Amino acid sequence: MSPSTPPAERPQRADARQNVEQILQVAQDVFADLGYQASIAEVARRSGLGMGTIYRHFPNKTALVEHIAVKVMQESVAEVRQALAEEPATWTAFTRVMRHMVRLRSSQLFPVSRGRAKEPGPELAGIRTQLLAALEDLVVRTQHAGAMRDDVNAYDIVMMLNSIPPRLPDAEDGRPTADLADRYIGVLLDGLRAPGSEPLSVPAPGRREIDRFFRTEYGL
Amino acid sequence: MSPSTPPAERPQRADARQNVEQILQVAQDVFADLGYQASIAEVARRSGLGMGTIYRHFPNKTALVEHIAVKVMQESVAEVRQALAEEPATWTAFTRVMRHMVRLRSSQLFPVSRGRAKEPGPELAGIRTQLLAALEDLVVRTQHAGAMRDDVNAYDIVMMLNSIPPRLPDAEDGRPTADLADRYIGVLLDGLRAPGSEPLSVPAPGRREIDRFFRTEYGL
Amino acid sequence: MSPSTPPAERPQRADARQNVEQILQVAQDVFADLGYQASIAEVARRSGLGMGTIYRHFPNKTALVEHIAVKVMQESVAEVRQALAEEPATWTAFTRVMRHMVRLRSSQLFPVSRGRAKEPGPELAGIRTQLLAALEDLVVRTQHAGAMRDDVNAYDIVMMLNSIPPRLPDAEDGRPTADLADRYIGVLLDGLRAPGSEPLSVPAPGRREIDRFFRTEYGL
Amino acid sequence: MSPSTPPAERPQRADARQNVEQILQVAQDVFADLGYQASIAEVARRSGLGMGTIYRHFPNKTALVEHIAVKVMQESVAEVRQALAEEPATWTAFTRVMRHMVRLRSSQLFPVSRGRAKEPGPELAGIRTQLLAALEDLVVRTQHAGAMRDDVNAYDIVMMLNSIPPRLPDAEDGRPTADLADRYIGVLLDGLRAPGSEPLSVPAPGRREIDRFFRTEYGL
DNA sequence: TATGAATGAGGTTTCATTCAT
DNA sequence: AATGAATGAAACCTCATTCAT
Repeated sequence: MSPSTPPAERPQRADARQNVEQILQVAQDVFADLGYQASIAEVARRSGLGMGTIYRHFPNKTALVEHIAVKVMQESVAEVRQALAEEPATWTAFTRVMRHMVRLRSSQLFPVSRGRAKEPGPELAGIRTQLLAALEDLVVRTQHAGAMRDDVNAYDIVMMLNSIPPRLPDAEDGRPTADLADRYIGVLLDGLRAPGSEPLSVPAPGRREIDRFFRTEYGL
Repeated sequence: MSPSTPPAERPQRADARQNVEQILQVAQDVFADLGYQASIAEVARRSGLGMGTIYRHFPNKTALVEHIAVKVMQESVAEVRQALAEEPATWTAFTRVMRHMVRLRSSQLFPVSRGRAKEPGPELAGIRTQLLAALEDLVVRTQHAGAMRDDVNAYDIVMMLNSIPPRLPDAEDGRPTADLADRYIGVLLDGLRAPGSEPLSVPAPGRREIDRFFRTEYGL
Repeated sequence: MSPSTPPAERPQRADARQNVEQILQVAQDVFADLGYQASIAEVARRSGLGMGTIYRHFPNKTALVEHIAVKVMQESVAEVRQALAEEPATWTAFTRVMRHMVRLRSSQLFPVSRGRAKEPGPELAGIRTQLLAALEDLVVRTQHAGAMRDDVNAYDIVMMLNSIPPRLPDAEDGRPTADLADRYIGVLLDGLRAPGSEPLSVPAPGRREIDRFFRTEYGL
Repeated sequence: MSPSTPPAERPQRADARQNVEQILQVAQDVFADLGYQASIAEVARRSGLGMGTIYRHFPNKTALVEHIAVKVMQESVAEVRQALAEEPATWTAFTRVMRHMVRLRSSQLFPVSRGRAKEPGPELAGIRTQLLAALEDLVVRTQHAGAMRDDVNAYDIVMMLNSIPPRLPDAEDGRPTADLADRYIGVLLDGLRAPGSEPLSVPAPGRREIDRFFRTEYGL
């Protein structure tokens, strides 16, 4: 694309990086709009790139999806750390994180693809571990402060977040639809407030369940 | 109950009727396991039938899915009415219905199929209306009794319930997995208890939003 | 169907024969309406019989089609003989036969099924030979009487007859469509009148070509 | 010429354009050999391309068939105009056109597919109208010159031409078969010469009948 | 014997992935 | 390095044929 720019040591690294960013962004939108079954051709069309360019950067569709997931999780980890650092009250930090994550969930939806069973790549496994650890920290602190019911754990939080409905697409007449996730996160937070009164009869999940959940629900 | 079968001039052969039941049962399982993108061939394989047999009873995949949805909703309507009739306290009736529906949802999952846009058939539209009306009745009564926060409506309930993740498949080692939905429904119920403290800033959804939700999320 | 009628020596032979007649009649109609690709199920539906009953009488679809063809050809042979016996002028006999056959062709159409290559059964081969011989007789006599151009033969006649367009189905509004075959047979007959003026540059076909024609055009 | 290809933003790749040509050519042959029910897989096999390539250029089988029909009709329209321009005698122009069209018909046969009922696309409808108008012109002029019987019209001509049987496939031993259509067009032309003596008792067809003919006979 | 339910091969169509340009 | 044309496996669906009732 830019064969005439010799000075840089590794030539068109800038273009390439830009392409990767754009592919990831467009792919998020496409998958949010059409679900995981959206075709790569659609991603190519919307990004103005050729399909070959996408495959140059991501060996296959799964890899593209994993990259999106990694990116979203990285942002979430950052947000957890920042909230803990900035907010004086743990409950406030917790709600802030929750609202952040649900916004990610609803606007940059993980593509749904039940039934695919591959092991996630090491990068994804790593960031997932980090995110769970960060959330664990946040949850435990909030509970120690007496602000959150004691019978839930960080794994519960992740799964509950994923039970917030994804954002509705806009109406046919073009009027934008309000993001209902902002409603349901409120209900959820109230339910998590200490002390809980409805019994949680089933034992809490662990890492194993989280991994199975992501694998069956998102193919990740 | 049987939208695609004609008015039954002769009472269907016994084995044929059995097959229909079995197809519906197996299809529920398959779609729960693999999502909507599971192939009809897979349903045929698991039910020990030929694909042609499935297509004899359901003209296409969509019809099969709708049939399952109708069946599940019919059971839910019945449960709402029964709970209202049997339970003295509206809150108890409400929790009973919620636990029932989430169990349906998690064990007999609606197939996920984002991005498909057909209008639902008349039978499905009808039972959906019935279910919404029954839930409306239940919710309003519970709110009048002062047991549920006033800023949610029946449409909220439907959307939240339908977003609770389906039951996790059993582990590879065969150990059965507890149905975590039973945990989250508890948190959700606590969040719905009167009075809510977290504000629900976004306006409540209406029938239009419900329909769009089902269409985009389930293709129904 | 009639297990209570014992007197006849071979029991329901009458029913069976009736069924065969009805199947042939209905199948002719169905194939004329929908073409050869009409399903056996459609024939069963219109005749009020089960598919099994049809397969009891005809081992497969091809056999059913062959039976129709044999029946039509038998009628044609009879007509040729009768015309020769009854009409004093050969040209009159010839036109009578032509109008008869084209009516068969247009109203009880052979099913079209190009590309199938099986050898016709002996019964069909036999009646075809008979029909060709009868037409040969008719054509030669007409030519000897000086009424028909000399550069055509009976094989030409068969192929030309098959170039008369099939009857159009009735219009959607139900108004019946006139049988245009009655127009085109007139043009054809004028073209066959002696003497011809347009040269027929290609050599006349023989039995071999007729057989290939029926095989490729009708699968017979 | 290319109903399904977009306005060609970039001039199609050379090999791609070649492929389109080849697909059309091979498809004509295949449909001529095996009829409309020939599979796309067969077209792919004979053209040495993958099935997907065919579907890249034609969205479905019907589109491919329509494309062929449009091409053939375009050639016919051109021939009519050229004959009228070049031939001094209208009858000569007429016979030239007839021989041209029957050769098209017999060698590049429209696929037969009775019973399918879709409306033809706008491009096909347009060229069909053009062809009918051109023939109307030719026929009327020939009749005014006193060379053709007055009781037929352009619609008759089209129906007769389209019913002439397609060229026989070559014999198994490889010997090529003469195109018998060249014989029958001679007889037909003699039959169309003025004055006709056999009465045409049925009224002439109109555009409505032509359209119904194409729809039922070719699915076009 | 008659019925119509069940079967499964085969046809159309889609799309992840490869590869010539 | 980028493009998008080509590939072919796999999905949906139809129907000739078989076979249990």
